[in-house]
Amino acid sequence: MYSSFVSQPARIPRPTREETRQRLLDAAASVFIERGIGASSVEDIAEEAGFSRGAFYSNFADKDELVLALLERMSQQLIDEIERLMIEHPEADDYVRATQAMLREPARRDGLHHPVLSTELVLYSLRNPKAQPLLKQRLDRAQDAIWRVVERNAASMGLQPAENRRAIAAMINALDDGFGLHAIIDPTRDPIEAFNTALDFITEAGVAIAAVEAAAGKKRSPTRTAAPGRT
Amino acid sequence: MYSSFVSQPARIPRPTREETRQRLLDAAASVFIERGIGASSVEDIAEEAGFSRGAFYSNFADKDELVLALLERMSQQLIDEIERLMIEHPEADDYVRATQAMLREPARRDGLHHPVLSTELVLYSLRNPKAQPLLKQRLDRAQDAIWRVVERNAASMGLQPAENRRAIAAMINALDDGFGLHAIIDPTRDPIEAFNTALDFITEAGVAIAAVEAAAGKKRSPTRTAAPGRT
DNA sequence: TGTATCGGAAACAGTAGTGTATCGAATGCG
DNA sequence: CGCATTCGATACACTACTGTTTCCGATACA
Repeated sequence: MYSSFVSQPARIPRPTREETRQRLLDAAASVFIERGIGASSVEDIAEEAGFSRGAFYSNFADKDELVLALLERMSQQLIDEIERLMIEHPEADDYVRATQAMLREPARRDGLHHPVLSTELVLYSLRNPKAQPLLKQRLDRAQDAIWRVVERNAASMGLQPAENRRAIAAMINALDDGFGLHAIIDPTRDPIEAFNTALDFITEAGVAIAAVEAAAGKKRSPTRTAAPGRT
Repeated sequence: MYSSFVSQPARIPRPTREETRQRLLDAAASVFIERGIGASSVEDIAEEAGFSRGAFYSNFADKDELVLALLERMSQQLIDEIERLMIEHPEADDYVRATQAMLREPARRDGLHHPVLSTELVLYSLRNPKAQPLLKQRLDRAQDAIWRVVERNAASMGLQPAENRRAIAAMINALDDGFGLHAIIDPTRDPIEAFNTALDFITEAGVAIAAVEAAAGKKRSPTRTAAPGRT
């Protein structure tokens, strides 16, 4: 009876605590999407998670801290997803396909990349300086992931100058978020189809531009994708 | 003394009222941008306009009605701007330039197209069905304006199938909003420069694609900008 | 088996915001 | 010149949410 069993290593300080936190975060995401961050009360969140307010305040200082934690979790999940793809598909083409698939996939519909939640967080971060670097980091990382795909495709697409490929990555990222936003405004729009169409256009464009340049003689035509002389 | 003067046609029932409404709307826009729609109290708005809450409730039933009025005013302003450009520049090329200038211009930074306010309204409309059609209409109109520019440019760019041009208009619109969103997240980004770069890429792409198709013989290559066979 | 500790629930007080109702002032009208 | 109407301000009642504190039940450990 002294030490009934040491089987459980006992170095699990709080097995329930983390679980509770996660459930609260899940609930928060769902409530935020439904009502907006500002309009969601702590009680709403706790109730959705099946807890009471006391549980909430025992796990987070206040709502702001929860939002921050949620943002961090989402960032981490995104990074994990990208890392996973890179490890699982070390070969160039496979990796490209996999990342493209991720880019094109509606898996993000769920928690990872829900347009409404993302947009809520953007506006939230405007007024809560602590959230700003987290969101910026998330944006940069997403764009970096896209950029790496573009880089690997660049050879086959003939995209020459490096700055262009940065710009194209930014474009793709903006398209993703832009179509997402439009789908919020008009639910009949299909952001994924629109996004895929746009990606195909960009791919075709890259090939065509390369072909034109090749035909013109590759000596003196440095692919001016940059602004030609616009005010 | 009976009718001291009929000079003022007396059919101006409330000269101050409309003025008050407009000031309240201006104040609302500014407060919404600063604090968000949900977090803005009626008192905040009235105070910013230099009035008291009584004045507010004498002009609007509640905050929702004010938001709706603001949205309508913004839609109207956007339409007016487009109409103005079309009338002022009836000639194709001028019109294209003018509209392009409008598309590329930061005039919209002000009230017309402030990214933060737009985004706030998008999320607001999610939860307030009455605002949805207004916002959708605004989106459609903006996209239509872009589409008309693309149409006029299509000849010189050699863009063939009509569906593509619709898709390209949608793309440009999404780019605009996407870059705007990214600039909110990261204020060091310049959405206008990014947008202009993207526009130039699209223009160059159109020309290149047309050239490639012309070289390949225009008989059998219907410019498959659509998805080639993606899952 | 008894005790200490920790997580979660419920109660409470403080605060803020909404919408209404009443009051004063200015303007239009007879 | 006085009356009536309307617009805007002040006051008030009501509701909702937050954050704290107190209390109870579980579990861990001796």
